[in-house]
Amino acid sequence: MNDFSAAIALPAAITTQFKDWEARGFDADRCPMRNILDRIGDKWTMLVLMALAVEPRRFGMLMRVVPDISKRMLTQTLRLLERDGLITRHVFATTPPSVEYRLSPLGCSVLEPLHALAQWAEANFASITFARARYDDGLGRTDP
Amino acid sequence: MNDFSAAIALPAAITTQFKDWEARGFDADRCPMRNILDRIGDKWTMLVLMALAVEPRRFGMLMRVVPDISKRMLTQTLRLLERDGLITRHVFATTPPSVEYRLSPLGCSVLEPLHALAQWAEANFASITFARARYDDGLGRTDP
DNA sequence: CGGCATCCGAATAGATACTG
DNA sequence: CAGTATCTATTCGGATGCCG
Repeated sequence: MNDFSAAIALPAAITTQFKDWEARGFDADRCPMRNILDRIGDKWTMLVLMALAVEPRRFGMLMRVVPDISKRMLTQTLRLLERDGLITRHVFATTPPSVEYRLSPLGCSVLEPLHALAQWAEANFASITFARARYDDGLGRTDP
Repeated sequence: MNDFSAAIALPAAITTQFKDWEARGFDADRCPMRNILDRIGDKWTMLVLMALAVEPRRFGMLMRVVPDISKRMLTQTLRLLERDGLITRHVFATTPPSVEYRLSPLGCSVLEPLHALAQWAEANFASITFARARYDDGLGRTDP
């Protein structure tokens, strides 16, 4: 009844949503949330999406702007995003060939909730860092 | 100028945010977004958070309600969430002992942007599934 | 009941070399 | 330039067993 009181102020939609997933057996193939988290949650996807949000970019440019990514992982990340319809791929028959990637409307639209999440992360990062330091000092066990 | 036009309608805040990360060198330790994605993006965290959003739960109950999770992974997930201050742990000295987990106010607050993301996923899952089927049929290469 | 410690196979991702 | 292919190092996660 203490600090959980904040939870009951949450939209009941969240509870509804969980029960919805539960009813479907949480099957990863059928659960949209697990689907997109599998994609967004990996090491590089978010950075690639953000880089493309700034402007369309070519493969080599993405290599330069996304720090430390390998060609292998960039290719894989782009393929998965293209497969999901979040980005489109445009080949120009120049020599040497150039390939440009850009966000699709769908890819653009996902940036909105992602931006909200980024805002939350920014706003609460200090709290998290503090909690971590506390926990690591052995004082963090909430109820020891 | 075609389907990227939607992107330039996005709040410039996204571009700003990316450049912000860029300026900090994308250091994962200092980038809040990469921090929380590392946590949220793993296999179980989201499901545990959602389960706790419904109501506070004990360890054994979480085992039952989160499908297929092992004790090992549940423990690890709970520890990391506790360390980050998103959940609290409450020990009751009964016999046998019982331990209850509940969302902290911080943990509650993150559910809001996560719910927005879940809503997006729900609303666009059909588009994604369609795009995947198209791609897998070999018709998907956007510009071949 | 609620863990922790250990082991091991599976999945991930980096490095490197080669190609149209 | 924009990839593909292969190999290897690391990480992740499931199974098992033990304990207060």
